[in-house]
Amino acid sequence: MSGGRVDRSWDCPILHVDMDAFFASVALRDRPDLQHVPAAVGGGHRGVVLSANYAARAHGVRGGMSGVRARRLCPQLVCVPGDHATFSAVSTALREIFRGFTPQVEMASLDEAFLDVRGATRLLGSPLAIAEQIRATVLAEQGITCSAGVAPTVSVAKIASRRAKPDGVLVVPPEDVVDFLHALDVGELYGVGDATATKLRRAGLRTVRQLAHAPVGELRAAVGSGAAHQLQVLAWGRDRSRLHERRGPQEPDRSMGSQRTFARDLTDREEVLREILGLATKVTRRLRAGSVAGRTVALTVRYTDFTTLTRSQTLPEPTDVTQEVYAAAVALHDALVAAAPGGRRGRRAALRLVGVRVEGLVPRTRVHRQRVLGEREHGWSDADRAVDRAAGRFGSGVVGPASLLRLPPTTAPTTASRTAPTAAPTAAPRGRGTTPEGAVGRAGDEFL
DNA sequence: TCTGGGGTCCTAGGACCC
DNA sequence: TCTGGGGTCCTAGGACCC
Repeated sequence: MSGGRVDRSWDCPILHVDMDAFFASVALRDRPDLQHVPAAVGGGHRGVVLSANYAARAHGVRGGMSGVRARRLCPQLVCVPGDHATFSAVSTALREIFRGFTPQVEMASLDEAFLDVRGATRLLGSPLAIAEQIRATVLAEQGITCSAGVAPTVSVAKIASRRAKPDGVLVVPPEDVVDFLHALDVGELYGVGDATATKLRRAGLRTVRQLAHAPVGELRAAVGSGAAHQLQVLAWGRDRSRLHERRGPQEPDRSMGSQRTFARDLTDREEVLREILGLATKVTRRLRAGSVAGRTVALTVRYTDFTTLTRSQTLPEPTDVTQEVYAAAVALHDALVAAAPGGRRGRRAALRLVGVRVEGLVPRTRVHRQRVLGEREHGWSDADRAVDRAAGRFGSGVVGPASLLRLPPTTAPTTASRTAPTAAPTAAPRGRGTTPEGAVGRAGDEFL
């Protein structure tokens, strides 16, 4: 299963390259003092650890873990803020490194990619040799280590790189795929999370070998027919070898959204609406920056008891207008409150989280707004763009909807006035990258 | 173990139309 | 007028990934 096997057996070698503890590695790159100290990115009051270095992992700290629990496991843990702009820049550089080896690159996230190296073996050597060259280049140019998996299919390559971590390579030649997979726990399959793994174990299927040989009817009863078919494909290593020519610059994201968990749960409608306006502002600003618009507005709320509900509404036409997204989100919010028996009194009424998402995105050039009779020549759309320009020049903390001003409670604006997307200087401009009062978001995130 | 934020994809039911 | 089937859109929720 290791070493450079004879390449003749490879129909189409897929490499999966995955950075080791990406966010932590990048954030700690310039902090040699923290190299061998348990350290993590993120982990605020109600936040979670984004990524932990291996010294912290030795204490059991993992990405996705609450900061409270991480510090309980490792009291000396050092938490540092992350900077999304830096992560993106490194990600772009990584993609260029990969493209230097093959044009067939599918970025799976910021820090990992699948590479089809079929055409590169003649020039660069075996898949293993190529993987080692890529790892050396990443280390030399970006100062971070990565791991690689080499296999005939996407999901097997993914599993292989995970098992090669940290700083290693694992090659699974075609003739070894079935043995390699069948020795695994079902939970290790790519695409099998906690929910599916639990269902499988309840059906008596613990290993991939058992899953592979399970009667189809039994499997369908456990997970449904669609998932049953997909699982057996994975269990025999017969998933795809073709890479998706992933979204190019011209193909937009399918949705954009933003959500916020509050430092304390909110009960006041005015406060909730202010949060919704902040989220709508943030999301539509990103829509406009990406030159896309969307037709469906979705609102997510999470109550104190963790009950999470989503409601969505599809508009007649795609929009990137802050006011329209805000209005739709408020309507969804109010419908939700009205629909709840007793108006959701009691503990459930307190909100822990609110999220706004715009779905069904299309390029803005494809949106032809039909001017409604009597619509003003220069409407909300122009106001949004004026705000965007000001934010671009002076920083996003400088301008925003008037209602996002922090005013003394006695002078708080009415609902009607607070919805106006007027560009107004904030009373106390927030510095870039600071976390606003009451926010939980990762340090380095901008509020708007 | 008291549980973030950003996404994608799939399923399933109901409405509506042909 | 009743019935059936198929296709598409919308909505809600779940699962998964990083």
